[in-house]
Amino acid sequence: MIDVKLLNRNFDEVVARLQKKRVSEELLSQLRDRYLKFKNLKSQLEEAQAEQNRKSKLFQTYIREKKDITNLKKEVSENKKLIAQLSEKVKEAEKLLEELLYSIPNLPHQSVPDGVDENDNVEIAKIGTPRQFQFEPKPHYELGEKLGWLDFERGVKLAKSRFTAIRGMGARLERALINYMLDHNRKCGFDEVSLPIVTNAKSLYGTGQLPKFGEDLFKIEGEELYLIPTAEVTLTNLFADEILKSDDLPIQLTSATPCFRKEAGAGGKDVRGIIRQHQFYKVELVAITKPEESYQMLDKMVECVSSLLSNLGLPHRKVELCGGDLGFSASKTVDIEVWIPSQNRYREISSISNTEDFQARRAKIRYRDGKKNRLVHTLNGSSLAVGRTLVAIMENFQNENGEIEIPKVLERYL
RNA sequence: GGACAGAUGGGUGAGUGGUUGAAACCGCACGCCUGGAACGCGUGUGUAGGGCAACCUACCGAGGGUUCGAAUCCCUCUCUGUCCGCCA
Repeated sequence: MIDVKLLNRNFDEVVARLQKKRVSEELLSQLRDRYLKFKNLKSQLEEAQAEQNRKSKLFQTYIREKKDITNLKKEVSENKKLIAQLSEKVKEAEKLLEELLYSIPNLPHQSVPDGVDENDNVEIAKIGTPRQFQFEPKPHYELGEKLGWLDFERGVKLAKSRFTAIRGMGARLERALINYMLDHNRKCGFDEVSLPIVTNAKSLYGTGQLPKFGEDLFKIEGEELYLIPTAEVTLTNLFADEILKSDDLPIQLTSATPCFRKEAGAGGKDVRGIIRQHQFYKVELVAITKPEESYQMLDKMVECVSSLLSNLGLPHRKVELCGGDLGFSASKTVDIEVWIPSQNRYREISSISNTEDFQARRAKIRYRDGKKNRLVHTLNGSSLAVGRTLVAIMENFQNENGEIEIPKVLERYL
């Protein structure tokens, strides 16, 4: 979450910065009011508590000196009522404050370009050149069905739409990709971990999926548990409520997991093929750094992902997201988009974000900097969305007969 | 799933109603000692919020209760450990 003290002190600055994310001044003004109200009530409560403590201590001496305590008792029980009333009010005020605070997105970094949606994103680099086809390239779903790699009907039979059965060489290729990606990420300095793929509400609050985006999560019936929408949640929350040692930073982790998303509101988008599924494998990168090192880490992560695509021989580009397209928790995001021949355009295959201290504040991830405890910065990025990588390989490396050439780097994984 | 035990600061661990936010030890930081280090000695060292200085408030798994006052008593829940059962 954002720093409410910063909002209180530098209101205009925060308003200006959050304008990029189209957060209204009214909302922020309301937030500030709630904060001030909470603060005010809280100090009233604390004053009453201090009074209570002072009086309570008198009992000992009164009793020792055999003084009458009936009056004192009366005073104290009066004050007790006041405390009860005030703490109710404080609780209420705090709840109102937190409700709002938890739903305000992160401040974008100063360098984030202005803009409304993805059309305003800024291309920063193009790597590789899209191949010139001597024939009409087929979409992956046609290739996949013909090859027996993608069985859409049977996937739907097992679950519902947007679930797919991947078979034969398709399944083997998926597994090879995961292994290749993990090995690559390890060379970039990211330690492999294996974590639960279900997680609790607290963790989802920590990384910002809750409270605002609950409708996109699969919840397990009868449990306070959800299927993870991304390993970012578990990887980052691994250190929730901890104070890390300065020497332990940066922490760099990678993990391959299935991800589950309801894709609420994506109705009609990418209905054919496996670009947008309810379940997909993703290899994730997460880094936890000191504040002054986080942007260096962002660059490093972008390079790690870009080189992965280059090694696979896939043309791609780096795009800097504009304010309007920036995610809830992100301060700055670089998307990596891969060339999809059948659509004749680049599509997102990775999204790498620095959330600065936004998630750290929510999840209470700190480190000891000399004598002080400071919030860390957290970063996350896909490396890569496996299903979409499979799509890219199929489409980019297809021949006229509908066969797929396997990238050389994957050979030893098959 | 059944039975029992437990949950205290970075760690081990004391503490059964009142100057205990918490002994002791370890760790850590700083200083002294040393040519340098180890050892030794000394000082400091929980988190969060408010004043942003003195200081005040809350927190001893979570929530509620008893009491003028609770880490300490009562209730509920969660988690952990051990044994039994079941099982990949």
